[in-house]
Amino acid sequence: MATPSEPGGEPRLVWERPEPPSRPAPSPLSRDGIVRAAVELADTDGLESVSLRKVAAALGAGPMRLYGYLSTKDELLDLMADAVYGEITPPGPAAEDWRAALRTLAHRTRQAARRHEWFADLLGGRPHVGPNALAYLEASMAALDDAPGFGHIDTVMQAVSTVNAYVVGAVRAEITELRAERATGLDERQWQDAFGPYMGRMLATGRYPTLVKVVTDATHPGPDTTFDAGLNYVLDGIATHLTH
Amino acid sequence: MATPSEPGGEPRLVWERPEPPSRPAPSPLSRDGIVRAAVELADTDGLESVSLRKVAAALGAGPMRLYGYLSTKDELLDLMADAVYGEITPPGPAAEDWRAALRTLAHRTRQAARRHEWFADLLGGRPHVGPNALAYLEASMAALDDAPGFGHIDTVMQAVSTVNAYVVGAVRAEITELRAERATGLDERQWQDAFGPYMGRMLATGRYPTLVKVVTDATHPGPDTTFDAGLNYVLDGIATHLTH
DNA sequence: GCGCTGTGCGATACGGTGTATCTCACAATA
DNA sequence: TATTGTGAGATACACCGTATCGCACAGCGC
Repeated sequence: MATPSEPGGEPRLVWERPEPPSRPAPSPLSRDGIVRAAVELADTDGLESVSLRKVAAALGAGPMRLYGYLSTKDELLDLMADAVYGEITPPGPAAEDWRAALRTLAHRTRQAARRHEWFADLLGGRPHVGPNALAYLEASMAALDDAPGFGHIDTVMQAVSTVNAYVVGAVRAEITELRAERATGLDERQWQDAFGPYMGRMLATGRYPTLVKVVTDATHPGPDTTFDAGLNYVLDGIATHLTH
Repeated sequence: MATPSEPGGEPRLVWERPEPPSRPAPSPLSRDGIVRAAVELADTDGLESVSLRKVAAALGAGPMRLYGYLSTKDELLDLMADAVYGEITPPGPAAEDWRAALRTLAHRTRQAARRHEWFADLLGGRPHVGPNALAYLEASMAALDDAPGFGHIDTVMQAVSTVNAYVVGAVRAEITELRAERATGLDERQWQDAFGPYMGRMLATGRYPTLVKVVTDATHPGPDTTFDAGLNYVLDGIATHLTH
């Protein structure tokens, strides 16, 4: 009785809201159009400047128009995330081995996040159960399901979860660092001026001896290398646990 | 010339803003008090209901008062995150091996996020360079720095980055799932009603055969098990690459 | 062709947010 | 005691997500 939806039907789910009653002409709006506009806006100006008002304005409509297609802003964000999952094409089901398949998916996820940096902000933040996200999951698990060594489906799940966790964390870290560099690095001098003294003093406290060693001795490999090396660690760890 | 800070001094950094000029009495406020109030608020009502106004009100002050101690809301969020890092006590520097040390840190991070769920929202989202976050990093790297098999500091960095990425992703996933369960699970019936039909129809499309298998066959181990098993994968993967 | 009726759109409104600015009471100094 | 400087609070602004409401207009019956 507490449910606001019609008693006869089952509750409307986010992912299958129908296009509004197909009045012939006067609506140049559509869910896809709205999502596309929002994605574009996020790509150019960042996620924090995606507002229903601006998205609507970009489509030449009043803000309230959107509520015919969405019921909440969070729903729009979910749709945006699923749109990005839709860009991550699964590897061909051909005779790749499981490592190659997972590696491909991971790298394509990373690249999608580099195209749409805001995707990193959404990663892991809400349940991703849109059709494209499910397809992504399906592809991951299908790649392992009939691979040798993965006995029970539980093993498959565990492996996929682990890789996904790594990808989420690594992508977030990379995008965060990328933004930090962009914010300070516009001219390199500012970094020296702003963080140099702070970090310098922090490190001079003697409380972080190993960090000092990192700052002085580490060769900072590029993000491609770092991401792939970490991915290798994870995949190797999984391989270790396969029924020989 | 464009810098707004005083030309003589170096720019003020977030982490070392001094307590306001120590006028003797009239200010019952302090950075720590503000952060404590904000943390408390986030613990009870969630991060999205942490507003400068509410935090100030909780301290019996007007909203603008806080700007004497913070320069921005993001700064408050950074301080909150660093406060949580402060709760993650590093493992004793005793004769633990590197795996035990990293494992301890990872589990304590997870537990901190279970105490402060909003911490998961902040994880990996902005550069964490507060003193406590640096101490956390230092502890991780120190545990590997003199462990056998980690030759160059680059290897240490790579290993720490990988584990951290996993921890971030896994913690986020766990908190997200926990929230989803709590939202629907208040009575279990609603989950069946809300997601059951949607998922059922999705799976019935035949596009997700492996997911179907998961739903029907998988035994869902608890989050403790899942987290630890994934962590083991990662650690084993790292061990694989040590100079024997 | 005309009048009615229903509906979807837009304007308006509300409570909230982060933050800039302005005013004024008060405390310390001359 | 008069003056000055400072910091706290009130006020203000632009913007947000979203509820509500009134109206113009399309579709239909006569």
